[in-house]
Amino acid sequence: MPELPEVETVRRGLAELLPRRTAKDVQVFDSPKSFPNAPRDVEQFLYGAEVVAVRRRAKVLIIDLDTSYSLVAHLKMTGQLVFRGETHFGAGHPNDSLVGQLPDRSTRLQINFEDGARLFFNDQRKFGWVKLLPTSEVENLPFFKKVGPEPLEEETKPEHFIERIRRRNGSMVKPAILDQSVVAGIGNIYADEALWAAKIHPEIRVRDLADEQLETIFIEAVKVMALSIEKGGSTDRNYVDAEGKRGSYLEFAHVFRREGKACHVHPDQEIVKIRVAGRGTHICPVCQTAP
DNA sequence: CACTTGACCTGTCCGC
DNA sequence: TGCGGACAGGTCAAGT
Repeated sequence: MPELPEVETVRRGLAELLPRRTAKDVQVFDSPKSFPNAPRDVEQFLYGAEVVAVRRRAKVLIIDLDTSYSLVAHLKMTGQLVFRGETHFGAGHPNDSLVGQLPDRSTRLQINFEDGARLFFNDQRKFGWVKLLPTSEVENLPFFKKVGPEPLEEETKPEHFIERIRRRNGSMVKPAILDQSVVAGIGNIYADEALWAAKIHPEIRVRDLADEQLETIFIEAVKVMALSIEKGGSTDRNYVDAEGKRGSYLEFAHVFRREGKACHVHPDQEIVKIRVAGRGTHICPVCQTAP
């Protein structure tokens, strides 16, 4: 579910809500992949720890504590991190939340703070996880060892993307841009949106694309993800932000979940859904001509 | 090494 | 209304 824009939206919310709060305890409901490598008594390492910052790298959230430990979370397909408690901009935000009373049956973890605030990790499919790691070891996670640069950072240029995606010259272009070692954070929604905007068919091999076409894909991916962050991300079914609210990017999408609807460039052409490398894929067959 | 496929889970939707 | 099967936004392990 959550891709870079969704995780970044959650990060921005948590960055407003969590710092300076002190953790008290944690309840683990049912989260088999969480705390696999944590110290034996997680609570002992969480009790009295104050949140100092909330960071993001790729699709991973990092909540830094003042104890030299960090809570590290991956939401995978259906994870949510939802905050409940009094805020400096007032209570009442939870009233327009998409999620109801918490905990609910998808709640896997609940972190309680000394001031009564609570942070819920909900995850219908249990693919996601939360780890507690020494902050200095976060960057040593295997995933971080191979992940590519952040596409929305100024210093990440199209040529960095081109150099990395060329390592996958034999692959079709869609699975190549979903590869997190090329650039971080692109998932199924923004892959389809970027390829439509770049007028590139997802099944074309990377080797059959000119550098200029690859550059266009990168620029369009950055544009759609930046717009999505402005819109609070894409809510299809599960995704909500740190206050439990949905994002509105899909109202602006050109192809994702628009099968059977008119292409915004060719009104007589319907968006078609196909399967590419095992993933549902949305294209305009006129904008994006097959290889 | 590069590429593809299946597995991890639960819930929902669609056709019979 | 019930039931089986396909499918869902992400990664990883194992296969070729």
